[in-house]
Amino acid sequence: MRTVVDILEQRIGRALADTAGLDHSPAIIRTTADPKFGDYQANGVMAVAKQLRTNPRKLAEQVVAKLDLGELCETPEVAGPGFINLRLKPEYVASELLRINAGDANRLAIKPTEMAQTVVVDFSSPNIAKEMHVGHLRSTIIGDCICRLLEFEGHKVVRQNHIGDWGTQFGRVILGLWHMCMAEKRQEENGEPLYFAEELKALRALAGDGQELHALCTKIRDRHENDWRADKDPEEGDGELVFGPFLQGFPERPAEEVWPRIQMAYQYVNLLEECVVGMGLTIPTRQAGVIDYKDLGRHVTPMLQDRAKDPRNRQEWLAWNRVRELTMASCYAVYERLGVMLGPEHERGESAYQPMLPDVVDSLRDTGLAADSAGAVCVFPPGFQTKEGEPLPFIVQKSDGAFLYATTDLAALRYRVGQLKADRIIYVTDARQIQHFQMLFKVAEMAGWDRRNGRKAQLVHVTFGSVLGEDGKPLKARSGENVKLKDLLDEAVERAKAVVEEKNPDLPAEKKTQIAQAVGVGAVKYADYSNNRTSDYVFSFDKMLAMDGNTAPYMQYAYARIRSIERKAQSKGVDIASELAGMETLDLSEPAELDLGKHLARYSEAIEAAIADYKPNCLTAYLYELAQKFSTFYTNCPVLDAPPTKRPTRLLLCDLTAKTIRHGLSELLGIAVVEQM
RNA sequence: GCGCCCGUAGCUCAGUAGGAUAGAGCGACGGUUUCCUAAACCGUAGGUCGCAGGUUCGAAUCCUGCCGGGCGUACCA
Repeated sequence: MRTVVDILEQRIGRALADTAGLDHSPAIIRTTADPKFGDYQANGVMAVAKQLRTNPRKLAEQVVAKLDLGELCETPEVAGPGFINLRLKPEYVASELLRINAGDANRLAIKPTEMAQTVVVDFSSPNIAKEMHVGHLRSTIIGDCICRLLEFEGHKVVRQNHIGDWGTQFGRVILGLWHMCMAEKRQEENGEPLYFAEELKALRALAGDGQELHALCTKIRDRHENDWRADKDPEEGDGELVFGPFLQGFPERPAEEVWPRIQMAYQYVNLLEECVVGMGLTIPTRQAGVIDYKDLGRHVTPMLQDRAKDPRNRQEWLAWNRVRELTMASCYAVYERLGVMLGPEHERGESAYQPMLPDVVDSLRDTGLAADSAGAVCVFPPGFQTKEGEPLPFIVQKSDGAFLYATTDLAALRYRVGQLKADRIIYVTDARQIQHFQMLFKVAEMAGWDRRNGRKAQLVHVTFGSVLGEDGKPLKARSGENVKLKDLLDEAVERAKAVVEEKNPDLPAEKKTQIAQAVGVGAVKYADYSNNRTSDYVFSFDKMLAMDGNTAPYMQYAYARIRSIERKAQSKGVDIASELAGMETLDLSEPAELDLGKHLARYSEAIEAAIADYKPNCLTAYLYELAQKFSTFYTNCPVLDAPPTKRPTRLLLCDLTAKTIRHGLSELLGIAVVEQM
């Protein structure tokens, strides 16, 4: 990729260095704040002048005298304390537009990098036994955008969906299945409603009511122990009579029956665990004797994770695998609506690293990096402290022997560098995990796991802020639960549909539906992309679906208007393709034409900026400005009724604007464009 | 306590490898449809860039302190 800025930087930088007698001095090319200063300015002269203790204006004059920007710019002007102002020649802008026009609409005359890397991008990472909620939105779409940008830049991108399917949640999923099993048994035998469904509601309702909550939890615990004892075979151990057969049959059961139940049972387990903290309730276990009821999930996790050593856990593993399948099926439905390019081939969940975990810990021990501390195996990377000012451990194995996300992340990192041959690994997660990743990267460096053949892979944590509700707190549904992504998209599409009905009632129903999909989903994505990734933003359907301002509908509308012109041209017998094909000169004499033309020629700058900091809002800002400039052009410069000498230029501007908007929206942001709205 | 992030117009936000007079949208006020989609365009009003110092030709941007908010801080992810 080579932008005008790069060329100016190079030429002016060299002239500056020569004049000053330095090896190297950056020209510091920036776009001007005000068009009256031209299009670009070079700020580097003043810094060099200071260094040389010389007059900056004089130095700037000397640099300008040396410069030859003949074909690019008008004569540079020295202004203010030592700025060099640069104004692009219309002929240069015209030649750039013709060059873009002559090339592939999917490249828009932007060349791929010559330094292609293998880049692993870790994003989305949904959790097992849950549907995707707003918390997954940003990682999923920002990650997807980063992949699209890097692919466009010419890198080999390896998408990794690091599904949360191992760790303690594994134990909880099985525990959820156990409740489902027992509840179904009671339903069959006594016609009782599924208790976890009833009690889930009750637990939620009782939040804050200590006494009643305690009573309910005690009742649950008592029944739990009874059911567990009743399921005990004196020879084989627990679970052999009822739970075993349940698990065996589980993978065959139809999705629409079990999927909702699993989710509910899993939520039940999670909520119950929270509720019983501090209640002093206990439960007997086969292996560890009597333990606190809240720790049951954590207790069964390492037992089940050990399945390689205990073939009796195979059923649990098969059932869990089925749960994962069901989970991913629901995720793929969401990915498809979002236009996110993730498929089964990108799945590599935490569980995939399970066989490598013991070796991670052993290696760290062998090299002396890890040591036992309070029963857990820990690495103490320098520079991290606990509340008490003690060194903060990066725990790779818990005192009960279970592995946790630190272990998995290290195994994944090692795999990505070693097997996937990553030159760069990008983790797209919310900002709260920043300390974890700082420690992870530090430990990986200490262990040398970030190197392959002596070359260091670049490790990047791309963070983002939270999605907030209108009240400024993290977005939640009325019920207090996380908002499901599916519901969010449904509502956006529904609202978009209402607008289409209002604005364009005569369109065929099928078209309206299609437009509503594109506008609704596009609005949600665009709103996210157009906000600075690092800050929190307030989610508002009204704002994201507004026709004014930096929104998806505004962008899509601009595109649709151009397509409308092109359709109309065709119906008048104008063959756009042939009219544009042989063009050799453009007439950019109208200010709106030149302004739009200049902006079109700068698409690559926006892409470069977006890639440099992994910031999609650089791209949306460019596109918005483009659409605004087009709208100005549109109101001032008739296209189809233009004089014959002007029409080809205007058609070209329309066509390139459409191509650029389509490319940015559809290829890079994964937002659909529409032909009409 | 320590660490990280944030504080910019009434509201929601852009803008940090230091650059000229700090930008949008919403909201407010005013204008533009015999003409390619008015889901649009044009204009006006609105700011001690949290506060106080410092660094320098120049600071929203870098440094220090303070105030206010968010997040994290040993076996969750």
